[in-house]
Amino acid sequence: MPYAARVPQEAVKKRGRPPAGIREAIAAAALQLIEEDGLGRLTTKEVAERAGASEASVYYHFKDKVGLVQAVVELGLEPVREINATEFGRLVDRPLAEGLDEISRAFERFFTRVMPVFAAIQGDAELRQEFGRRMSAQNLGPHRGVEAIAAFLTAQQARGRVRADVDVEAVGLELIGSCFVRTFMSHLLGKPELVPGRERTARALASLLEAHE
Amino acid sequence: MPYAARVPQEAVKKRGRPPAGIREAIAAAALQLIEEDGLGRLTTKEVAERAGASEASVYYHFKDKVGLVQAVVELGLEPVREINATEFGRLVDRPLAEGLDEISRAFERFFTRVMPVFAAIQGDAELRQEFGRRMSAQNLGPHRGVEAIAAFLTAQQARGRVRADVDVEAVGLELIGSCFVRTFMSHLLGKPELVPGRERTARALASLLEAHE
DNA sequence: GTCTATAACGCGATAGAC
DNA sequence: GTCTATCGCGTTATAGAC
Repeated sequence: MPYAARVPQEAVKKRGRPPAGIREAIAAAALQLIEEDGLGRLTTKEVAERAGASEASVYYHFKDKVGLVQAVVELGLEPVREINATEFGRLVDRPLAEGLDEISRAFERFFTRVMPVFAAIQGDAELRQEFGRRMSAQNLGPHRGVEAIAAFLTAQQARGRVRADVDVEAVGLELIGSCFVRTFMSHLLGKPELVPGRERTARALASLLEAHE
Repeated sequence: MPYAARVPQEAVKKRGRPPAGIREAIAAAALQLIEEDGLGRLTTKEVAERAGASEASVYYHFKDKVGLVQAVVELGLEPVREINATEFGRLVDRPLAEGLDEISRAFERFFTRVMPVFAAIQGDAELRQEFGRRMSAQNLGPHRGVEAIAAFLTAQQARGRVRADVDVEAVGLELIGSCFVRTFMSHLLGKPELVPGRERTARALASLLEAHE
């Protein structure tokens, strides 16, 4: 159960519950419930219950249900900023296949966390539009991942470990895509093994990219 | 507006509407609405209205709302069988980059059609489980696409147009993944241009795969 | 098989005390 | 800022005529 921050967990002294942190507890509870049951089943009532708060508090902190879901989306999207901050630079001295494997691992982790939120968004047209606007405004999206991988590959090219004529963005897109599909299969079918694994894919790609002879 | 079979469209003689075909009209209307507004906004009332039928008919043909959605999912999944039936064999004599581009085009089309249904499924945990079971039982999933591409590449290897040491499944996964991400970006952000296009990706991949020197 | 009418329910949202 | 209590409404689902 990913980053489902401390929900209720026996309150402390004072008035029943830590006065601060309720907002966070509510958002976390909502995220949990979306992951478990899907956005379609989400009710403010159940959110409040799991957060150990009242329904009215939900509406106090988040204007309405849409506001709540948007906040949750924001929360679930934190890993995006993480991965954008991550530098793959530290990997440039490792063998190419290992570097690609590490990068893939990061993206798989990312997609695993973010998948339920994406799914939730897709389930509501209005939410999807709003979400798309925000992503655009902040210049977030898969293309950032593509850029990160491209930068890594360019560095490798400079060291003569990757053929100079490789289209690094295109390869970045392909690598990210393979991670996406693998995560998707795990999430939906629970059978990632039907598709080439992360390490194998990294090796295959490395051998295509390496300067030969 | 994809395969949104004839919804109402001025009925014919007889009793207001063709007595048969109402079931289909209802399912088609539901699919349309899911594509437009998301599962979260789907109401039986609106379905009935768009199908030109009464709400009671919805419940007559499909036991309840879940039954309706399941039927719609089934309907939206037809393209899966299509693409599994598709042979890429006819492409083996075209230049490699062109072949890969054609294949990519097919997958993009496919993902575009199927994306809303996936989204709907993800929005409801119960539905997701049921769906996963059916996919498994029928051996459907992205791995079938991977296999199809792998078969194409193997044929190209036999003709000496693709390096013999290439891991064709891994490459298949990467190509499918790139299509998936591109479709996803179009659908969510409406900005596919932020990421390498289909043709460019196909060219890049082809140049990696081709027997060099 | 299809309709109209309506029942029953649960949901999002608010009022007002504390 | 959080609670309890409640309202209004839209939704799913059904009854019963045709």
